[in-house]
Amino acid sequence: MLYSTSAATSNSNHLIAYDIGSPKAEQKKWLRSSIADIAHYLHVPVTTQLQYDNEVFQHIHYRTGQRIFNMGSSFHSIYLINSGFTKSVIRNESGIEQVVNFQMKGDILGVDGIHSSTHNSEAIALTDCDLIVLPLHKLAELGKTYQSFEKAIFNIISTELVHQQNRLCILSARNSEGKVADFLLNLAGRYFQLGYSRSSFTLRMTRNDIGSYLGLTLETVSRTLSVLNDSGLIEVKHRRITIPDAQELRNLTGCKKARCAAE
Amino acid sequence: MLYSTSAATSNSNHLIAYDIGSPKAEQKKWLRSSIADIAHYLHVPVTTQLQYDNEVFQHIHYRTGQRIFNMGSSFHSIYLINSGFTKSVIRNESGIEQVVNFQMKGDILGVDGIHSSTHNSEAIALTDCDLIVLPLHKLAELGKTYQSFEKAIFNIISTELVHQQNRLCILSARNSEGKVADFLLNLAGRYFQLGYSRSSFTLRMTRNDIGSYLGLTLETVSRTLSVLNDSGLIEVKHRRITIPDAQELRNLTGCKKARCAAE
DNA sequence: CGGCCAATTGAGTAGCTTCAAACTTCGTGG
DNA sequence: CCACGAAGTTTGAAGCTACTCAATTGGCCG
Repeated sequence: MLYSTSAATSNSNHLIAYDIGSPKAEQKKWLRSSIADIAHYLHVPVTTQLQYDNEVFQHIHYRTGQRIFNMGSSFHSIYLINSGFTKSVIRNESGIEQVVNFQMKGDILGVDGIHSSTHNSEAIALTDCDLIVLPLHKLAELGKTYQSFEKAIFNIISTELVHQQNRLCILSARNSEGKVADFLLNLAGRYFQLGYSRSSFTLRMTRNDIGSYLGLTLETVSRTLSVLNDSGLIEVKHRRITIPDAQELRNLTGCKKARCAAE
Repeated sequence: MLYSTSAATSNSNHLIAYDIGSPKAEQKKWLRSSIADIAHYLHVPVTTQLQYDNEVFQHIHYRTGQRIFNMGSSFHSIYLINSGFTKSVIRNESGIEQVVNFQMKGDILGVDGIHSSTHNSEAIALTDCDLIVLPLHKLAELGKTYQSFEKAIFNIISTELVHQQNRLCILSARNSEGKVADFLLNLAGRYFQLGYSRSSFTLRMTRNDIGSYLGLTLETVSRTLSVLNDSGLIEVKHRRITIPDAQELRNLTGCKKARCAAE
């Protein structure tokens, strides 16, 4: 399984979560993480000094479909995903969802709230989730104590920005096949980084979500997946995706316009 | 004029730039700005303590068409626009430009470089520009000394993120008229904030740039402008745009899809 | 004035959307 | 455990938006 209901059962080597409540293993529900744990996730080098900091961070669980925070609600913390999948969406006046991003283990949620202290998007659990709550003021304090932590905070926000910028390029410069291929390869890469198979995985979101994310309709996503399936580039069985040859698929992700190839 | 070749001739009440070199007014070319000046721009409350901080920030001039920084070049500073217009673009493998954003007075340039210490985009001067160089390490130090400055740095990056997220919504959920209308209203609003007319202004970028920014071809941008012109919603004379009634134009910026209206 | 780049306008078309119907999957409750 | 309904997915056919290619006009600078 890609995610577990309790972080304690996860085979992650990034996070050594430990419960501070009841000693019974059965009740390992609400965990806390040390700063060293967080540092691992944020790719901050763990100094000995940092290892003995006894500040802790609280976990929160969410069930599939639950809303983690609302658009417009006041912002205090960002969330680090310890297990599970989420999506963040912006809802327009008519209530239509626009998917902004999908998050998985190790990703950060709620960064856009830092601006204006109000969440600019809404986060929804696509599976049961275990999130680590990182209050911004706590992080900022840490940044003052540990030099490398400060850089990490900047990085969190900036990484999100770079991701969205690159998405813009894909949205406006690629056709449906390019978009879908890029999306799948991206997911495959992230699974791989987490130690899972890069050639076979399960989609946790609907075709509608994918379409919203890629600027396509759900029908076009479905059709494109079928086309890729028929041409042998991928294998689609419902939400199960298999990519036999990533390189071949990558050839599709070029620029759609003839003008591009010319130059 | 919307911009001036020297900040000293600008009628800005935000920045009191002063030259530290030759006393001759003719040579007011390379200016420096105090922290209080920067604080004004970043909407940081100016404390007396801050007012007497004698740290200074260097200015740089660029001429129309000059490149301010390259994609992939190493990152050290962000740039605050004191006067002039710029665009930031991402160049793909084929060398095709994808416009990421347009910047004007008071906007920040180069934020995406914070991630990975390498510029993720390339900035080009659309007019002659006067930029204030803000080395990130200097800003970070200021953040430690002045509490409110720290928040400002987070805000700079986060604001950029929120902007890009909202753009994604527009790109994938609106038709060409909606995109163009939104673009013009956005520009009008920014001009207004700077004390210029919100109903009449000059575009500093080509139709190609606008198209790239909005995910359209230059022909579609031109056609859409013509349609809006013919319907009396705007007046287009080359790069001069007049908006007689902003509210009417705003009605176009709704969601393109019939499904949206239904719900 | 000529050359160059930007912008406009036209005609034809590819690609995505829309609407519609059938099918699959999954969760819930009898 | 099976039946049912709701939600998600697939596939088809028709239509329309925005793209492509092409030709012309307009503005700017040496």
